[in-house]
Amino acid sequence: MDPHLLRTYVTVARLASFSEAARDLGYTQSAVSQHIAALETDLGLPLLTRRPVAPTPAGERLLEHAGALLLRLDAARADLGRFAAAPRATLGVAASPLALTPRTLAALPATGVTLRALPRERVPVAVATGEADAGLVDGVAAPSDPLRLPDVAPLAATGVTEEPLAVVLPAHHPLAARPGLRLDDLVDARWLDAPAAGIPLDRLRAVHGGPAGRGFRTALRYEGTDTRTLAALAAAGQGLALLPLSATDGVPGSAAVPLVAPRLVHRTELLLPAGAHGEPSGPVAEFARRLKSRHP
Amino acid sequence: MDPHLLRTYVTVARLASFSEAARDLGYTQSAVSQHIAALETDLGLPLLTRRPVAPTPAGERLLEHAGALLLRLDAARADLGRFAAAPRATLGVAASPLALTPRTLAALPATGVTLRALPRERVPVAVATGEADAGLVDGVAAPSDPLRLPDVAPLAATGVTEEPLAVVLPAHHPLAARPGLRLDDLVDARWLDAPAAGIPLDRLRAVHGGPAGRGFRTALRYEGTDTRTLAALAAAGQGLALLPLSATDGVPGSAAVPLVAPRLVHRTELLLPAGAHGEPSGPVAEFARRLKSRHP
DNA sequence: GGCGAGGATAAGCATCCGTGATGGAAGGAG
DNA sequence: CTCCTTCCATCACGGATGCTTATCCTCGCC
Repeated sequence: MDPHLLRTYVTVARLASFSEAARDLGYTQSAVSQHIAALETDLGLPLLTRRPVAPTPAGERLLEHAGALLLRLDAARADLGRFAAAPRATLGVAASPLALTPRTLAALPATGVTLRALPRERVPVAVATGEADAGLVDGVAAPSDPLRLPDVAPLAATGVTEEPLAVVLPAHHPLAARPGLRLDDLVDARWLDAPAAGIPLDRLRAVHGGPAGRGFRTALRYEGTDTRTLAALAAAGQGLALLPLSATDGVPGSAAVPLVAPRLVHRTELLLPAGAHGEPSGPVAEFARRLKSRHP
Repeated sequence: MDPHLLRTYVTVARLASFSEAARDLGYTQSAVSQHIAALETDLGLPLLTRRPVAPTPAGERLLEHAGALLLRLDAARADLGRFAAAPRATLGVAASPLALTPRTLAALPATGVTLRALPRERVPVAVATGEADAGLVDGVAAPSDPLRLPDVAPLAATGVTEEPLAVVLPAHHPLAARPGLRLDDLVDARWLDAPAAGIPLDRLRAVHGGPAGRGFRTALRYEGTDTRTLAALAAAGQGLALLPLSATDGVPGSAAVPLVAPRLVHRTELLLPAGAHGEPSGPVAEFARRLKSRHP
């Protein structure tokens, strides 16, 4: 199970074609064919159906493993590369949209910053593979609980902010006048499904757990990343949305009611490559220090 | 970064010797030397000091990555091997000591079972690499929260039992008469540090989190796996121990008081290789069904 | 200062890997 | 139905790779 073979395998599976994978990888079609054959004889299993080219059940399984393996391999290379590379003057930050709160934004240095918004699950990957020097992720958790992040590589996560969650609903909604809402009050409501812009509902179910959390009924699905749009959709009565309290301000026609039960908070964490062989003078360390220092 | 090279690297680092690593791997010393040289030129870094042979800081880092990588590689191979292998009639179960509750033991089939007790963190590894067909792990978590397990490979975890935690202390202890204890009541107490037999204190601190959790003062450290011995040590006044309530019975001179705050439970989970290409007739599926079915 | 242990280096040879050419099967157009 | 195109499998070959044997070099030790 040479990583080389695995790489061509995932490429073939992704492109559903030996020839295109060969072009993509800079090999000949013959080489790709031999790679796949080598993998299949090594494992003693057919991994792909030909014509059409598609993974077998075993091949699907291998795809999961191979993805994680190649990721970790890249992460290791990037991590070791940090030892050799000269310290850079710029700072690349990968962040999930809702992790960009006033507080995290204020901690960014004034110059030389590249900020990249990514889906939540890709932020740890970006930090691990060195695409970004630091990461900011958000998620829901019990108070002072760390987020559950996939451990693609040894990363150091430190909490940055915690703030209440709020349900966004139309201003004229009967529940809008309440001081606080319980999730149990809303089991029959229709939710906006906005995995990129809001809190993904499945994640909420996982944290909330238990029988009360089963079955969020979803109304509209919004695939963009803009929080204002999401709040506007909620204001328009398209469904309920769950957002950190600070992100609910100033959308006309909407009301935000804090979620009081279950006790959950919106948490953002700073992600750095673990080990911290960083000299304390670089822009990364500077950023981390500013984030940690002033705890209002 | 060929896995082959990584494997020899970790062997050299473990044995602190090129020649012994060569013997161990069935290579010549020359080959091992070339492997290390190849790795070092590839990464552009010295990984080992010679004479004595020891990893450099970068090498330490590589060790972490390499360990995880080789583990995942073994896991992938084992997982794919399950597709080809004939279904076996025996059942290998890896379990952490405290996961062996009456309930889990009762679910074991009558014949053909190999039960292996392992440290907590090795159970997922054993399941992933196919050393065991199923795993039972225990840990502390908030009620109905899943355990935090290292994801060495895609494993399916399902909750099996949840029960209260109890503080074990001498029967004559002033707190022994209380109906329940808060962890904050015990910040000044001395604890028994028993990572294998009891609840590891650092894990508790991680779950509990927050400022109140800092600083468990440890008294005696017990490296065995026997729960009765641990309770006996607590009865003898050597320190406090934390155990699932059901494991605290019948040790003379000891008293067990349930832990009421923070709200934590002792949870055991069943670990199976994800994907579940298992035919529903094997002993593994039978075991899983018996564990899940009767929820008293 | 000599010696021994252990790692580095050199040359040789088998194996492996990727290329180019060719074969063969499936699907589509007429 | 047949031809043709597309695409994967197979074969033969040349260059590169990897492991071995043999030898050298360097450090540590008495």
